[in-house]
Amino acid sequence: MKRVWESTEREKKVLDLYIKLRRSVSSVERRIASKNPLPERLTMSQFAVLEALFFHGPLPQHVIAEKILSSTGNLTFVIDNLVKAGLVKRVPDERDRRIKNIQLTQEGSELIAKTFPNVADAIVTSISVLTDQEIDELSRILKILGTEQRN
Amino acid sequence: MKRVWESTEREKKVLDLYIKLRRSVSSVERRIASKNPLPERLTMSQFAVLEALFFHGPLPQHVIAEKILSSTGNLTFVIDNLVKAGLVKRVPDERDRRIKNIQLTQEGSELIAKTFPNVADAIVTSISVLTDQEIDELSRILKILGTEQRN
DNA sequence: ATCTAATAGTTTGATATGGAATAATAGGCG
DNA sequence: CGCCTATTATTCCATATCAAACTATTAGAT
Repeated sequence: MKRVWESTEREKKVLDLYIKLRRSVSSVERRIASKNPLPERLTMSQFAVLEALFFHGPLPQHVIAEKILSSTGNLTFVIDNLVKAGLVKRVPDERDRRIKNIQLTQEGSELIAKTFPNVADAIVTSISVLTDQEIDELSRILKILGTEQRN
Repeated sequence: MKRVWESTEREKKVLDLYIKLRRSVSSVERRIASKNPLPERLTMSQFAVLEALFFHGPLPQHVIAEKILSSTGNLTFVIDNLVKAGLVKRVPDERDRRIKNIQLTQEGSELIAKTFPNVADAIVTSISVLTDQEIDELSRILKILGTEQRN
């Protein structure tokens, strides 16, 4: 194979780190999924929306999108399905008629209240391989990485 | 809001860590994407396949799937598009006729050789906010998290 | 040799995802 | 007030993703 790219030690480490970062996320997610914390009728995206509404009250779509790291285009579809399932309602905002506040229905509220502890427990379990100290350190470094900065 | 879930300190930290983990990945990915390291015609998935082939030579689909963290079902679609674009070929394995080895074409090989350095550079830049020490520490902890273990 | 279990890849269906275009509305400014 | 620009949500399109069902093939057991 032709050598087209020579890398420094640091470059190698960084590329390796990037792969580890992705792998660790999918690994954690697989562990979470393996505990089946969600009821049949909910997908992870749907859960994320319900959770945001549960903890913050009614929210317009673009706020939800930002919270759950999704595009608004995408969210329309997710919320459509939640509406069909009777778990949320779209309530037109009185002040700004572009806005439709997304609101939990009674049924949605009960479902997320019942489901959240399971998911939280699955997440905690999936990360339980780390010591308290590692959790703190990881938290500190990821915070830097997750901060938006100019390139 | 009704309190349905009381958490310990550690639980709070872990849930917070999980969010940070996801955010940092999408944040890093956004920074990578913002440098536009890929040519028009390539998606990230396609790039990942080409990269694997470039560094490992021809591979059967299920091996590629494992390397790039994708399902084989999904990969069929990605590779279909690469075949259409003339960047890879499906070559039936002589020994095991279930297997089709995926092989770079001349064009695919040239494209990935030209593209890889851009992507590598974008990744390195996106993580350049971390110090060498933080990279090592993060690498160590993520390795633990990425390891498959019983739940 | 034949039967059975495992493996490789494809197909299908549902959901997810981002980007671009569109429509409706809001809010600022002359 | 009326125009201009930004914001919000929707729609559409291509790609991505997983799971499950399915086909072909191989390998192991008897």
